[in-house]
Amino acid sequence: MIELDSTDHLILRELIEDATQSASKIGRKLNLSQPATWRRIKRLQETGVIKGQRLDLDREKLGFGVTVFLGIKLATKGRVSLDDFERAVAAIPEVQTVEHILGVYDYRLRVVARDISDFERVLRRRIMMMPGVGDVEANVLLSEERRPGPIG
Amino acid sequence: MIELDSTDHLILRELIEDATQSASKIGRKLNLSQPATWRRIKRLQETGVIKGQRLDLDREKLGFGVTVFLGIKLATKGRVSLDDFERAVAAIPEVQTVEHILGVYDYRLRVVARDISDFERVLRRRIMMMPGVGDVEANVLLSEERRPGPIG
DNA sequence: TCTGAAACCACCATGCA
DNA sequence: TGCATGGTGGTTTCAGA
Repeated sequence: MIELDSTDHLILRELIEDATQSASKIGRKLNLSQPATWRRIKRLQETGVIKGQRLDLDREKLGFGVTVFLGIKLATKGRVSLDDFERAVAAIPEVQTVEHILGVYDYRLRVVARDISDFERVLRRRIMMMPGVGDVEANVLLSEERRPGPIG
Repeated sequence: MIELDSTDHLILRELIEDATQSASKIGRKLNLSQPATWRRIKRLQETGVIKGQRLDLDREKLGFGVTVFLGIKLATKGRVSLDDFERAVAAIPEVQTVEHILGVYDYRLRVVARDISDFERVLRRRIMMMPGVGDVEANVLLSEERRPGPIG
């Protein structure tokens, strides 16, 4: 865990709001010089607090209108079957996120498809063919809201 | 749905890999001039294919080591209860993502907390106090892998 | 190709242990 | 003194027309 002062927190809040802002723009808001702001941002990156920036794509405009969350319980789960499952899932391009979880299910997958029939294809030919897949729960995404979340 | 050519796809792939790359750097990789690359990126933004850039934070380094996914089924779900629920959830800072879904559950929440006992506080004082909450399913995040996903 | 702005570096000043 | 931080000024690189 890394200790950050209130200035770092303010900078993070600004960047969470809009990650494309320049150091000078943020500096103006916080009454800090551009290099001072820039050095803090750089330090946040070097210490790994900021891991990077991710593109926020509109998959619908790319023709992928369907997003489904799958909860997957493995039928057999020794160490090998986890590795096997993860290797298999890595080969499915429609899988956008793989979350290894503890609870009712073993994995949560975020799957994108062009439409429902395309999703059926992915489910039948890809997901269900993976080694060790037991129970599968599906939820179709209707809408999504991301919020900044706590930072300190 | 927006039609993109193969060059746009290559640019998107580069930006998905690393969204901080400059237009000139991507242009060098694709044998394109800096302005040509820049215009294409700009067009992708203006058409809304690229919605923006999101900071990728390491919440663990910020002292939030626990991430839990909650599946929530509403006990009563007329139009009012959906609105009530969404208003209530918006007031909980620990909730990072709100997904309205169709299937076994009505909502999926991504909740971050400092540790398990902090999560218990959020669950008892915040989540369970929301209006209309029925069944709740919890899964603790162990590890997560994000993949580029299909773009065309 | 061209211009203003941003990133980035070197160097010095200040405040505090 | 030593360390952490901020400021100034200058060069390189980029965004944007």
